[in-house]
Amino acid sequence: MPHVAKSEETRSLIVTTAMRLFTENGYDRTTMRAIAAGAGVSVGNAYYYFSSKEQLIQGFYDEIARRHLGEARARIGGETAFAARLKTVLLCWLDIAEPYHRFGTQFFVNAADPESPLSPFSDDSSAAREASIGLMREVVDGSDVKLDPELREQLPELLWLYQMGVVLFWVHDRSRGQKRSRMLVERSVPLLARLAALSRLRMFRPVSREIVDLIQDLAKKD
Amino acid sequence: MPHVAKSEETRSLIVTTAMRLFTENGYDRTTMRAIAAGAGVSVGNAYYYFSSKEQLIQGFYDEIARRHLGEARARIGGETAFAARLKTVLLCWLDIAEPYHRFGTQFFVNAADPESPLSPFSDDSSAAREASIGLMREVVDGSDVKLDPELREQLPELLWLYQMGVVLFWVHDRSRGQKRSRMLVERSVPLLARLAALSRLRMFRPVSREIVDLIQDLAKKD
DNA sequence: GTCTATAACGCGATAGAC
DNA sequence: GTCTATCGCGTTATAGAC
Repeated sequence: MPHVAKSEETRSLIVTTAMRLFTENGYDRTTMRAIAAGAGVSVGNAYYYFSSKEQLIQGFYDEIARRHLGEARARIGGETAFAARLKTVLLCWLDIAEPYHRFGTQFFVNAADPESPLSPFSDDSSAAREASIGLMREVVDGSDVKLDPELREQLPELLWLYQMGVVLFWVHDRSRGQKRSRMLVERSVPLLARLAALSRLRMFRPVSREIVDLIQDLAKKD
Repeated sequence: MPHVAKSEETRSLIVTTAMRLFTENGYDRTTMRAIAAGAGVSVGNAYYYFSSKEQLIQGFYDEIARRHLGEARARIGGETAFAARLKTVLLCWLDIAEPYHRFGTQFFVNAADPESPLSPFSDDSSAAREASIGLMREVVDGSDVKLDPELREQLPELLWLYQMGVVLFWVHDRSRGQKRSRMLVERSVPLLARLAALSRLRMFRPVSREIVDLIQDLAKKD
């Protein structure tokens, strides 16, 4: 199929060029005209492949997510402590995303739009979201943590939400090398682990059950 | 000062017109040309008063915040229970913001941009932020809740952050009348109140202290 | 110095020919 | 699938009125 191959090549060329220019000059200062020119195609052609400038960002997300999944899995290999596994996964994300922080913020702002397909909560993002939640499930299942079974089942999704919170903080983080985001992870993960462990104490069952129930009810589609 | 009065009148006319058109047609579909025409001024004039289209949103925020402060204070008047006071304040915000939910999301998306002066964390927003935190302080101080003193001092700011979380949820809330957001408030407030009360138990001191310390450290400006 | 109006620029996006 | 031409809108430059 030389036909398909050609078009895939063009598509890939456009997205590669876009990411390079975004990295060099920032999102706003990179025009569609410049992307098209850099890729050696016309503006109309670029729009044939990508319905909007925003759409070009999706490739960027996918790339970061893909590398995070691989790298994080490699790093948590031998570890069995829950807190250590979780911390490793989150710090790994910060490591991978760091080079893109400058212009990455622009991207995640677009993602905050609930209408946008780029939103992490959108249907279009469900594949990536499921993959990330799957990684969190590995964090839990590969650890020796003891948990209230009901909490255990819900925990991967909760941890993904927590990760979204870390990303939100990271976007607003102006410290050098985003060291504040690192501090957030280093210190909030042990707290979370302690709270999760407390969920087994009898006196906390009602509280932890209500938290789990609430989140389940909030997630219902109706 | 007829001079100042005139200009204030023009400014107010522009922002009122903008808010009306935003409500009627949405943010994106309302052009600066339409706003200027609707207010009976030139486009250049609109830009004399507001440096950008985004800037017009600030008036919108201020209006919602102003009404929320007044209305919430009136509603919590007789109440002394901490959870009830907090719940009232948050539900009051949902009541006031409801008519604007459709296009309000667009606004809060802009606010998610850390670079934007509209961000609730920005210097430009500090006055509004302080006022909101002040309201939360009244929620705490006017209640009979017993708290670890260190937590008590930090709590208003934490509650403001919690409110920002509720707003974030609200923006993504597609349920009728945003009833999911209401459920979130109805059920998470009692949980929060229980957790806050637990902070007085000896065995939780370390955890609650670490939470307070962490937030303080994260908020440091360096 | 305070305020207003017109024209034009730049960029995201689209229409329509080939 | 690809191009050229063009539109619509946020924004700015500029020139002047009170």
